[in-house]
Amino acid sequence: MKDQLKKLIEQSLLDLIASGALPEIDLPEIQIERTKDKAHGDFACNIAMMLARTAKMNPRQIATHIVEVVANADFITKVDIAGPGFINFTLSADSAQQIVKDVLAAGNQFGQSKIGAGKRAQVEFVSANPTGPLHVGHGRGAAYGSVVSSLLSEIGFDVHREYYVNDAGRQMDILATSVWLRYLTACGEQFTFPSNAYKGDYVLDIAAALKNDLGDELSRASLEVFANVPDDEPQGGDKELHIDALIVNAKALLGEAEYRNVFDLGLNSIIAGIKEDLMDFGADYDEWFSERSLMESGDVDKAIEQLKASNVLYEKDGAWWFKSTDYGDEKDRVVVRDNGQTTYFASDIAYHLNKFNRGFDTIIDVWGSDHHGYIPRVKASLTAMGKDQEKLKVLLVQFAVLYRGAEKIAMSTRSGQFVTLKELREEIGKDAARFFYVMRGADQHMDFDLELAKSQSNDNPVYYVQYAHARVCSVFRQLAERGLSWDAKQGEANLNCLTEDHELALFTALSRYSEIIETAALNYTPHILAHYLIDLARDFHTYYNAHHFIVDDIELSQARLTLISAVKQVIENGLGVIGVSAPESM
RNA sequence: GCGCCUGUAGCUCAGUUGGAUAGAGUACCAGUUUCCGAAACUGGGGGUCACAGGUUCGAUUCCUGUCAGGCGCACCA
Repeated sequence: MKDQLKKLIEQSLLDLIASGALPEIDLPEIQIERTKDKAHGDFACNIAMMLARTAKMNPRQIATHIVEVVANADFITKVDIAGPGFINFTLSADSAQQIVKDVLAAGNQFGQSKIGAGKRAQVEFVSANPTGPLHVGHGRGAAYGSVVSSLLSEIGFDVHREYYVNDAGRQMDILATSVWLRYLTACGEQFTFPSNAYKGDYVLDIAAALKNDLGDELSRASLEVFANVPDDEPQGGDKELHIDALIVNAKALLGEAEYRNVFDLGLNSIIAGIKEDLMDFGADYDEWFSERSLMESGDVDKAIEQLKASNVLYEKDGAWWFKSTDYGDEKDRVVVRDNGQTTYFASDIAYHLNKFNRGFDTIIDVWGSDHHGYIPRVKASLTAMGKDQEKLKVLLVQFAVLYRGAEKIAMSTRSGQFVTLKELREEIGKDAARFFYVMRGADQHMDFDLELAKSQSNDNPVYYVQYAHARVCSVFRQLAERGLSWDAKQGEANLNCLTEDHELALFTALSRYSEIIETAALNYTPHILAHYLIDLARDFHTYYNAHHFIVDDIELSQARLTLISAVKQVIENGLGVIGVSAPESM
């Protein structure tokens, strides 16, 4: 509809210039927007004001000319000029009703478009280190990433959802060592558990499984384990040096193969849990991409060689540095440490190179906002390797600060104090949790009060939207109970019976849906879809309270049933994109 | 100190990319059910859009500065 209006105005302007009513000027992009106030009609255009300056004419005068030419278009009943020079359009009844037929004809495909047809997008999200279960902090990224993916899919993109598994590096060594030390305790060894090791109960579970499988086979005397290990922090030492020395001893005492077994047991068990949590939370993936595979396949080394060949690496203090300052970063970054190990950044360079080489048109990284300082160096590396860094969109998700009542909950994976995603889902449900997360803009800091979400779960907006859907279903159940039925064809033929303000408002609301999907997808802003659904539900509830649908006037009744059927369809589609169920009764 | 994000009703947040009289929810107050589900609806009060300048027909929106909060500034991941 916007496009039709745009073309109409464009043509009228060309006509006016040709006839000399307007001077020869360049035409700007014509903007059509929906009116905030229905007293202003359905759509408004500000073109007269935009042209006022270049045409050196009064905006209202320009508008008058445009209106004269445009007024006789068949899908418009009224055009008028308002305020400083807005041109307001009111749609004809036929053209407003059409949306109901469109919704029902398209069914669960309504809202889809082909904007992204033929294009491939990759969305990487969550990608939490597999050192422990997902907690509520990851929930926002999971909800956001999965809805962004669905939105892109709705507008025609071929979407590839991916989780980057950081299964290499020091943090994972700490986890493996934590598991082993708990196992040693289970075998009867006595020592103080390191302050910097992972202390969560899940580590105990993994250690218990290890003990169950292998008995005391991997047990070593604590004197050996702690040989030449410097004091831990509580004893006046350095917690980092303490844990690093323990890792070295663990590898030496167990040997490479056994150490790897312990490592993999911890890794696999945690990844399995993460996969399960995400699936239960409605975040599905096409691929789990392993960092270790990138190192073992030599891709990391190849990426480093490529950078060396491009002359953007240099050696200093025994390490290899990437000259990211040449590409706008604050400082240069190490890719190979003086001990010969590649850094996480090196893996990430190789990973992004791999993504680009897979031929995606758009590559999206959903990161926690604490990683924002990381963006310049990743983009720098891509530019240095001759890639178009504009293809990479890094979407930052701000933290959700957890409260229990007025009390802020401090969370730390290391200390084992956190509310897991699973607990959240069990407490308030997947639907409420997802909707709640997605309702706020991603760049908005968010207060998540667990008690509020739990105690007021009936007031949660998600129920408001779901209830609208259930209410429509209930009307149709009632219809059947009365021995009546809905005839869609008859309803569609009588849509012009629908002249109440509430009905006209619903026509408008329904017709906004496709625009909302498009805008939300292109701007990566799922929250506008959530808000739209609340608005649509409100329009429906208001209508419900003001009018009856099952009435004696059979034509009117069929028309109303047809309208609410379309509302039901759109709510179902919208909730589906967000990953929330649309129950038939609640 | 530097960089990124944020600042809108008592509280939680929208604000269609610069438009018309800044909106919802919640909380508070007053109402609505012999009638398709009251998890709903109707009405009411509540604002220096953090502050100060600038850009223009027009600024909550864009620019600059100040103040306040969050996050980040590793040879960790």
